[in-house]
Amino acid sequence: MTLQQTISGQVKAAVKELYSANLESVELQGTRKEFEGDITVVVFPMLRVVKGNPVQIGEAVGAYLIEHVEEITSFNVVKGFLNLVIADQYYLNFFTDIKDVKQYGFVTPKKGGKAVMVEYSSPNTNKPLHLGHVRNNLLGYAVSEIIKASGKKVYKTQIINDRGIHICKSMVAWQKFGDEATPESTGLKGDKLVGNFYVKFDQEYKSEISELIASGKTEDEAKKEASILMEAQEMLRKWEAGDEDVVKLWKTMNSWVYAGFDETYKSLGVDFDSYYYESNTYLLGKDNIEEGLASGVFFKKGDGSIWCDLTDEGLDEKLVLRSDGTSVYMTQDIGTAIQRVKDNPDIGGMIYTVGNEQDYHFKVLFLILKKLGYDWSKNLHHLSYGMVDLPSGKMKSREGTVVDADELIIEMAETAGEISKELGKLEGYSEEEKNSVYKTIGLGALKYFLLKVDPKKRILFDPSESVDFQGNTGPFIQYTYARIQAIIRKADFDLNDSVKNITLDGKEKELIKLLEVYPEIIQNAAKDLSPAIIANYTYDLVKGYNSFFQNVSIFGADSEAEKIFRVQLSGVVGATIKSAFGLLGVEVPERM
RNA sequence: GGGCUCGUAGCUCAGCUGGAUAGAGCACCUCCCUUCUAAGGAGGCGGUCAUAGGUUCGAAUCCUAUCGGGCUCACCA
Repeated sequence: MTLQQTISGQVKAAVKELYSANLESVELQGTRKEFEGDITVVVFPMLRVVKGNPVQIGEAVGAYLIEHVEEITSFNVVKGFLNLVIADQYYLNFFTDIKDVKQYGFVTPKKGGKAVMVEYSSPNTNKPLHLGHVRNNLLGYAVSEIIKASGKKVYKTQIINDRGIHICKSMVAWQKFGDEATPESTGLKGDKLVGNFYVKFDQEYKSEISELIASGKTEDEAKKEASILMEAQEMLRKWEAGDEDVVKLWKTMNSWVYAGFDETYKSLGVDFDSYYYESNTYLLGKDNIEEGLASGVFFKKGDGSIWCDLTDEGLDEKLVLRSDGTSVYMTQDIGTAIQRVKDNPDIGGMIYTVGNEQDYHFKVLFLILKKLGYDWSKNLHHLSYGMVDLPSGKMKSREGTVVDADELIIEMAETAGEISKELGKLEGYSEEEKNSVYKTIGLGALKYFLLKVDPKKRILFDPSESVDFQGNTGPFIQYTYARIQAIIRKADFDLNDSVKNITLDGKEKELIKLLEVYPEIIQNAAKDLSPAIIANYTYDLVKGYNSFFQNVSIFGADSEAEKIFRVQLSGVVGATIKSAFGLLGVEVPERM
């Protein structure tokens, strides 16, 4: 039982004994800095069951608690707040308990427990990954790690949009203008190469449109009649018919793209347990629609199209199968969700990391799956995130205003290198070592910048100013970690000694209190699907540590025991930073 | 027009299920490197929490309306 639980229980007991009333819950919070104490009981809510003056009630309950809870050494009441002072020994004991725990705060998944599938990335195979994908990938990865740490098994997956008109456009352009170009022959990453042909297609398409308009067609006619578009459409028909040559080219070009994506994923540090390809899933769902029709979840209109009536839920009717019997986006998503649970029967819920422009789609999807009666449907979440905006406005691939993921990662490392050189850090290290550290810092800056804000909010990303390395940033936190490692390297006494009977400095106590809430932070982050909670917590911890670092002498402590304790405390803070950053997918350097 | 969502310091963001005088960073101004890494620390300046009502002991937080930004309302994916 935690101290908080003990106090809650005793507060209830106190109210019962003193006022013979029953409290449903007790509100506890950390005591604010300007008051004396560690834990505060809020008296106001008790007024609902106890009539009286909040201050008097606080005094009475405080007196009771001091009798019954040994960790409480004294108390004071300010207005309706009962501030409790907790003995140093309690915090010291707590610290000793967690000091050597591996992965403190993590809960190991139960055997036979339900798993969660997290989908993220979801790229198209016609163009390279950009800044928007970076946010998606970082969020999906971090949420997966956080959920794992909170005690659930996680399957990371992605669905690859590998079919359709978009990839046919790249294929047509490659055939017409490609000159047999391959990643090997051009030295380009496969996804870049294919992306270039997608751009090439668009250019040709546009110039054809202008020609047609010049020859007297309307814009709409021109858009439909451009020969290059018709070639792409023809190619899609051939692909669907299984034409050997088309399928072969499709496979080849996609394999280039996947090799390119893998490189990007590797430098981002994200990974997947399984892959779903739309070329395999795009026909799924029709059977489920039939079943739903039979059970009355769906209904058929006069023209043969099939719909789901969601007006009871305050939504509209939603098409789930076209009148010609072909599927729509929703059909596939229904089928894919059901298929995934068939593939992994231990799945108890799924998380879709997809931009907020699809909020409505997922709302409908989840409702339909619920109506179809799947018990896992109550555990479906859309991890919806806002756009990444540039100062120039929205990113548009056709206008060349996208920020390429690979280039961005390289630029961040370069910026880190420049700053580092200016400051004269890392002198005496080999180029290779330096570059590795610069990459860690640059990537840390990028990741932390994108993860520290609430996922659902949009982000303004200014690539020219790049990312700040001061204040609430990844490098600031990494720097603190590196400093802690320097301290540990310097310590020449036995850090395994357990330390007793020292008086805690205020800064030390603050740090231990912060460490105490880490497990709770992980659970909250998992519940809210918000890496930002972890990021902001880590920042608080680092702020607390830096304040301690400047104001408390570590090696110059009065006693040997204090010296050991302070280095140990530094070590645990460092380990917690590393652990929390691990959940965000951010590495920490040993030196920087 | 309907639905969803966001609006907190000049800028970028925190603020847990309603709780004490709304917090950080950047920028600007003062101090602090012979001691553990100054990518740091201590302090100052800066707020009608978009606006107006309501709910209550108490509201940035919950409810309603209004204003402003974004997304969405395809037999597209």
